[in-house]
Amino acid sequence: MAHDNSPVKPTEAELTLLNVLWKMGPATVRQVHDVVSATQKTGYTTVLKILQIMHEKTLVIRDESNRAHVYAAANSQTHTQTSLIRDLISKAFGGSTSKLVMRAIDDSTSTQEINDIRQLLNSLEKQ
Amino acid sequence: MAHDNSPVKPTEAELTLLNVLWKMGPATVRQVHDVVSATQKTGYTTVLKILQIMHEKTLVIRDESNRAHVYAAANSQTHTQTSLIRDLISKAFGGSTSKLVMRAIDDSTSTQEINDIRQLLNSLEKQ
DNA sequence: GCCAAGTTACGAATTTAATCGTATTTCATC
DNA sequence: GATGAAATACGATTAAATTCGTAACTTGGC
Repeated sequence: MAHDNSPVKPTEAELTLLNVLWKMGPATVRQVHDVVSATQKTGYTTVLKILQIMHEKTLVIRDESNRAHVYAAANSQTHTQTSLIRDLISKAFGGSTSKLVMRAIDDSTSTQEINDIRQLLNSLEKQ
Repeated sequence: MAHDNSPVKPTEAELTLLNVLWKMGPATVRQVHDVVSATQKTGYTTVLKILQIMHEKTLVIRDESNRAHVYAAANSQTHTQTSLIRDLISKAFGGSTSKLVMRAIDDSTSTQEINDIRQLLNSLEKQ
């Protein structure tokens, strides 16, 4: 429910790396690259460079006490997700959260997802 | 519930113009520019150029039968919204719609929005 | 202390988005 | 059919994102 101003919106490549960091926790460039390169062919120095840029933008923090710097996401996944949703809501849904939720639900096809959402709503109702 | 492949993702500037076209219906460059420039300072030829690019990408269609071409969104607002949500879900929510919905609800602050969502869910339950 | 392997730093190239100035075209009106 | 206002077309510029090659640096093991 809190309302931070989320300062920076990560780019697509940056978001890919953030996803790795959220999953693995603090990691070196090599560790991040190993994970990323399993899916896409991306050079080591590309990952390095993007992490350096993210550091300048303070999207990540880094520990330089060892030779191989250790990077970690500066903001929580939840915080970033919220920021991205807000951005989308304002730009494509006229600022209406309920319209976005409606569209998301309309589009969900998996019964598992539908059940998850139903439970979510049930727990919301019990308040 | 349908599952199209939404081919092209509009950029931010493009989405701004699409929002105008969805609201006004088919419109000339001048009409679009008048609306846009009320909010932001954007040159006429900038709007023209972006609409031309969107035409190449087939994000808009245009009627050239009059001197001033008339542009219209090629895809419905709903279709585009769905496409954008899917994109966000896959890139920032690990493919989970329910996680996105949860995050959106968690973040909604307006009681009006919350009531709208509640009603949405109620109508979903009655099936 | 030297060296090779591994790491960071740096800089350049490429692509895409966004912007707008200028040139060209169109057409209603005279 | 000339002309000027308004439209489109075109090209150039700027900025950001992405990529990666190469140089420089660090350090554990010899």
